Amino acid sequence: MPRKPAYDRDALIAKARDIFWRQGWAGTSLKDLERELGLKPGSFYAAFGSKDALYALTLERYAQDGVARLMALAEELGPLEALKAQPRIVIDSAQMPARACMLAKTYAELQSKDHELAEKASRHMADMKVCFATLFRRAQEAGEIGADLNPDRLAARYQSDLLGLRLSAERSDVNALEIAADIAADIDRL
Amino acid sequence: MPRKPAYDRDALIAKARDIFWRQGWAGTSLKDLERELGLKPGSFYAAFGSKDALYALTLERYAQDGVARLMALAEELGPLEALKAQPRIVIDSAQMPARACMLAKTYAELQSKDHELAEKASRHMADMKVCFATLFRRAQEAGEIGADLNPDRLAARYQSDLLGLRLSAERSDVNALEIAADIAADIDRL
DNA sequence: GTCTTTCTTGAGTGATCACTCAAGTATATA
DNA sequence: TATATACTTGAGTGATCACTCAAGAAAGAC
Repeated sequence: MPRKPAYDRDALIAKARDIFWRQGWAGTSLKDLERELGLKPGSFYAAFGSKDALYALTLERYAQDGVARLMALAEELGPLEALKAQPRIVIDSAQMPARACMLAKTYAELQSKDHELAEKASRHMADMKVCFATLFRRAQEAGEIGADLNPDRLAARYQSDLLGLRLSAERSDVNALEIAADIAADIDRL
Repeated sequence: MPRKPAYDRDALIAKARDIFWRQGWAGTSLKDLERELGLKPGSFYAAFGSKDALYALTLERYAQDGVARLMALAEELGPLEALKAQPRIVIDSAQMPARACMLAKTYAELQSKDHELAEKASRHMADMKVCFATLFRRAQEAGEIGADLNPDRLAARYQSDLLGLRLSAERSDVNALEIAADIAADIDRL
């Protein structure tokens, strides 16, 4: 049979994710992708089909990694400590291409056009919210937070706080670490 | 002397602001603007110079209106009550073109390219933060919140919360009114 | 009415967009 | 080695981008 591709598909998706994450959908041209991924147009389209198809793949990857990271953290620290640690972690990682959430950026950019990618981003955010709610519920079952609290409502507020934090963390005039600490402190008071 | 323009410049800027606010910078083409504003290319460029120049005007207008509205509210309700009312107000207004903050959307979209408009948006957000800090300081001087609290830090957290809330309010699977109520409740506990 | 000045019009600019495709190249099987 | 089967290449597609400009239309000054 014939030759194999000269590239590592997974590595290309990860690299594309970082570019889209940083520059957004309209802000990333095929030329950008071809240059950064080292693919000529023909190879690009043979491998991924279209810019939007690759973007969808990177969204998927981004969302899966996010859920997996949080769940691993919860396994290690327990649900409430994971939720308290998460704010600092998401703005900390120096190797991240951007602090703001890629799902939120995608949704904000494309929602007004009813773009398919905005809907995908929205679904991934909903998944993440379910994830948060699960951890709050587990913390409640463990008696770590008040029994009268609504885990779904806590999750919605928590996710909202994280989105704001991560957007704020992009700014040079904001001390994001303080905000992260305050969010964690709020959880302690539940 | 010669004829006057057939349009109301201020009204055009307001209309352009709504389009940019909803669709973003890259998402709004000159054709969009010409159609919605009722201007042919020549008139558009005679009136505003460029797409970016008009965008800058709309950012200015947006930021000024935001500060003015909050300050008027503080005049009416007092500083702390204004801060408590603001979350519900910014997601309430049914006539707004979008719930998310236009400054935040602009910054998120254009920051990675070091675009001049991202810097302008950032400056306007910093102005808004100063505005929040002023109100927290006044509330503190009036003894409405703890004397040990740092108004600047409170303002940064508050702004972050508002950004998250307004982004969340764009989503159909989120009850933004609950989040707004929870943010207001947090202020009551200060 | 006539002139002057500005506004309006819309076809047209080069650049860039996402994307295509035919030709060339490399590799696993036979 | 011969053949079959992809993968790679890069010039080229039409569409759309922000923007220009010359010509025509309109309105105050006289």
